[in-house]
Amino acid sequence: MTPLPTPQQLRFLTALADHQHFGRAANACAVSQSTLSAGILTLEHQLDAAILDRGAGKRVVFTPLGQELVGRARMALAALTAVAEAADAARAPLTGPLRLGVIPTIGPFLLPRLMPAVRAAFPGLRLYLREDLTARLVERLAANRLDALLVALPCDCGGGETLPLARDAFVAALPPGHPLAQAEQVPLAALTRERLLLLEDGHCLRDQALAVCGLHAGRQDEFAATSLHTLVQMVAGGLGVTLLPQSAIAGGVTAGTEIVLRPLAGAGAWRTLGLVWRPGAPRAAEYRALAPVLAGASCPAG
Amino acid sequence: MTPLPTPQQLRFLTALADHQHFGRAANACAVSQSTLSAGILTLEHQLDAAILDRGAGKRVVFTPLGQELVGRARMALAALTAVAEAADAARAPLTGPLRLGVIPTIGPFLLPRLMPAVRAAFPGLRLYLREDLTARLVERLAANRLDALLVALPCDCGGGETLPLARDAFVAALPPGHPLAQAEQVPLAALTRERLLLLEDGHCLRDQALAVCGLHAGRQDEFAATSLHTLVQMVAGGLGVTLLPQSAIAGGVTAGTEIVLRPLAGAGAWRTLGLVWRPGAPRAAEYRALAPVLAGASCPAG
DNA sequence: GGGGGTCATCGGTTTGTCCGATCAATGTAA
DNA sequence: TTACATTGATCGGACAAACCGATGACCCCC
Repeated sequence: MTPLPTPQQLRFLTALADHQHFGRAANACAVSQSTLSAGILTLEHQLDAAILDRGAGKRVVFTPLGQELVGRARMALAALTAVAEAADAARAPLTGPLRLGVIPTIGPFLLPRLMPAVRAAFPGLRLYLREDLTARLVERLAANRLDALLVALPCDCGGGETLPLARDAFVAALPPGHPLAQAEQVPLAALTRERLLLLEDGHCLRDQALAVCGLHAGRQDEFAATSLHTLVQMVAGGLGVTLLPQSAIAGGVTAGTEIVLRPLAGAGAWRTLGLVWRPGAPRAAEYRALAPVLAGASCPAG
Repeated sequence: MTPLPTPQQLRFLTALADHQHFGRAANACAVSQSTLSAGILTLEHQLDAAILDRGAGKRVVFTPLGQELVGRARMALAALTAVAEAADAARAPLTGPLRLGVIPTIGPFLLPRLMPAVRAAFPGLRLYLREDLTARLVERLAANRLDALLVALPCDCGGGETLPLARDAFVAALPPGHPLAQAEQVPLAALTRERLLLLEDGHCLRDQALAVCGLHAGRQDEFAATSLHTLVQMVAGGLGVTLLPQSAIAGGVTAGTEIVLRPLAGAGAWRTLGLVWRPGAPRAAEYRALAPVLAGASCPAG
């Protein structure tokens, strides 16, 4: 039978795929170029498989089989680190590095309150943050380049395990002097008759706002905002109305503007802040332990 | 950071979990007892985790963390072998060992025709067969103790990837001289008024026959058969009627009896023979290549 | 045609793994 | 209680493998 590849060999392989260059890959693996070259050679020999296309000049070109092996090597290395991580998690819960992805409609407003709370509860935890759209975060989560995500549900989390944290109510944001501002509350139906400003495509807040108003998601805007801050400025400029999450308001997104905020009539509407991770992640128990702290610090109503 | 565990260490760990005994585990790993003992010790030291409960006499007792690490070790080793298997599969498709699970209502009747066809098409393929109920096969497939399953769809394949192979029509099997035998075809509705004999619980054929007749699956039988052969004998003895798959009849399950076979009226009814494997299995492409051969040899109508 | 750059190859050194023998602890039978 | 058998842990020495630095072969660009 074919001998099992060494983890080191798989590291060499993935590094080579990442850098497309023997020297830099070797540097990333903290070995000499000769070692990495020999490692790849022996791997090819042991598996009896052509991983690199060595006919194509001096460039690093992977064969189709090589590409597949790279993917499987990544999986194997992830499974291997999962063993070590499970041990780490059991020994010292909620310590060490944790790579957390946050969506742009949460990050700037909630993190200033979340981080101190997390630091106080788990002083040993080092949160590495990455802000991006949900889809990109989910992609990185699946590729094992993030450990967990802080997103707004419902969303397409690509099979990840999700844990709801807190409700984040939507509030109507109106230009100063807008007719709807005269009432204490704004009915949802009234909003649909206004010119509803939204974030650009890709932001889950856009889809959720549309869903709340009962509009179809495929709608084309003449001018979509790229962030909540610019969206607020457009509303303040009288271009239309919008829905803002309570957490963003608490985070000061409307500070310095004359925007009028009105709660929605009836049962209201909200998004749910949630934590997402890969199913079966070694540190899943830690994420569950982290959730109450996040929920306690994120609940906009206190 | 915690150093990654060696594959050898993980082998030691899983072997120890399998055998619950250092000496036998070491033997299974083809190393000396001292080596395995030292290997487990260094693993515990490197991960800084208590894997074994060494307070409990001389017995091998795993801590809860140890149990989890064993599971993750199995996954990591499987992912590691998957790399090698992917290389094997690309180098020599449909050769080497393949562990195939088959359900009891397919195995005895179809395999005598399937095996020669497979041998002719892929001389290098060595099929290791295991016959069991669908649920147990699915369990073994998930545990990486089987590579693929030959089952009857629809069934609960536990998230496995399925590929339909061929239709296997149901035929009414009646005792000699039964009133329904006078017609050329038997309407399904007529069967529900008869005393319908079935296999015992756990056989998917039982559930499929009930579904075909529009009966509820929870039904209790006074006397359920344990195999198609005994079921046929009971029908021949006049105890009732049943549905038999065409493939089993072609396989000679009714040979030597006076049972009367009649096709079902109308569109008829059938089960679908299908191949199942783990999603993302390294040899998935091979299973797809194997399918036409299986389908060609299994189609009862030729 | 020279020079920089890139990957493969070669000896020498170091590191780590494994084995056999032995020790300590436990459980069992006389 | 004593003697024995079994089991897991420890130790020193031998072997193998991984790694490094230097060098070689090749390509591309100037």
